[in-house]
Amino acid sequence: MKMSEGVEWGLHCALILGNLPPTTAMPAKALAELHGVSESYLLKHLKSMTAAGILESLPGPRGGYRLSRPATEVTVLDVVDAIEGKGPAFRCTEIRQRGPFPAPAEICNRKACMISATMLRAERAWRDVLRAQTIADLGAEVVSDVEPERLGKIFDWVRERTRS
Amino acid sequence: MKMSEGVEWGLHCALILGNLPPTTAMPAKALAELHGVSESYLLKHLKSMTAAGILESLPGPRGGYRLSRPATEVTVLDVVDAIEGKGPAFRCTEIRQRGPFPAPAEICNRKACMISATMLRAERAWRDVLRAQTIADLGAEVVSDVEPERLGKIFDWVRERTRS
DNA sequence: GGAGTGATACTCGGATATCTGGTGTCCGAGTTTTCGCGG
DNA sequence: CCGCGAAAACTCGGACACCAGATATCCGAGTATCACTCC
Repeated sequence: MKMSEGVEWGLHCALILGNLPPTTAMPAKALAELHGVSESYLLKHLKSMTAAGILESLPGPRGGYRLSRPATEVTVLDVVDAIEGKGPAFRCTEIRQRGPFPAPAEICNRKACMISATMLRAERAWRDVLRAQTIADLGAEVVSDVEPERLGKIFDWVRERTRS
Repeated sequence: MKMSEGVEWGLHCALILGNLPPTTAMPAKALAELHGVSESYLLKHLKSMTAAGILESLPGPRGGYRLSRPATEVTVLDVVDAIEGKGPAFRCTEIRQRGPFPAPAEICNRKACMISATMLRAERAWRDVLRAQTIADLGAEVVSDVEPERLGKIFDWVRERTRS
């Protein structure tokens, strides 16, 4: 079970975009350069986040990406779902309906397999943790962590590449 | 993020093996037939579980697999880890050390990236749920769920293929 | 000088290769049983 | 009838193809800007 590397990229980008003044945007080229990753590939993930309603994209010069709602209303789970897809990691293939003693389909429709229920319960706990943390929370923690001097340089660099 | 289908197979097999009398074993051929899956491929996962110390394998005729310890001491997490591998789903690639303003390596070694910390916290919650449930628990729930008549047939079928 | 118009530069979006890891299968090593033979 | 030994049958273990999804890239569509021309 491996999570896409794009999730990390998407979260870092969301953090940057969450610290931008409202109604301003930042192009993917700048985001890619700031994080040292491929612009073409990052674009793919930003597109997914846009499709999920987390980001807004503005075409043309002075265009770019921005959060579609305040950072306090975007959770880490939103970003993960946007990039990884919403489906659960564990997919019950209904093994109990196979083999020489298959379980009747109507019973299976009525009550889920206990194995599936356990796995889904675990995933719900996982999702709850991610849903409890917003991009704003995470951004604040990161900001308080990074050395002030470096933080200033980053902010300046970002400001220069911010378009309204 | 997709979990290997083998986890489902492994859990079902563990449930069956957990209901066997101690010191008896069941061959992979029977386990595969009972669940309606490929024996060759199931063997691969049983091997992983054996390597992880969950199962014991006995070669030769009258051989097969059995739990290496009581079902009350095998957790669902043990099975998942055995088949999926122990590594976390989210791997921090230390993006903060890249780009034009890289974070100093010594700081990164001292304190983990906040994004990584959040993802790992979520995974810990996930693992806690899976660790809290043993194969014995799960087996009892499944047994109480399945229709008594079908359960009896399965037990008989399994008993016939159980070797000591 | 100002408005209109065309070219330009820059942005995102989608279609297209490549590659790693999960999926699936096969053959070989090892052990127990079984059968046959000799005493 | 009993003991010994070789062959066979059955088990797991590891090596080898195959395929889906993630990774990575490029080219095209669309838009705001800019320069130039004309009024």
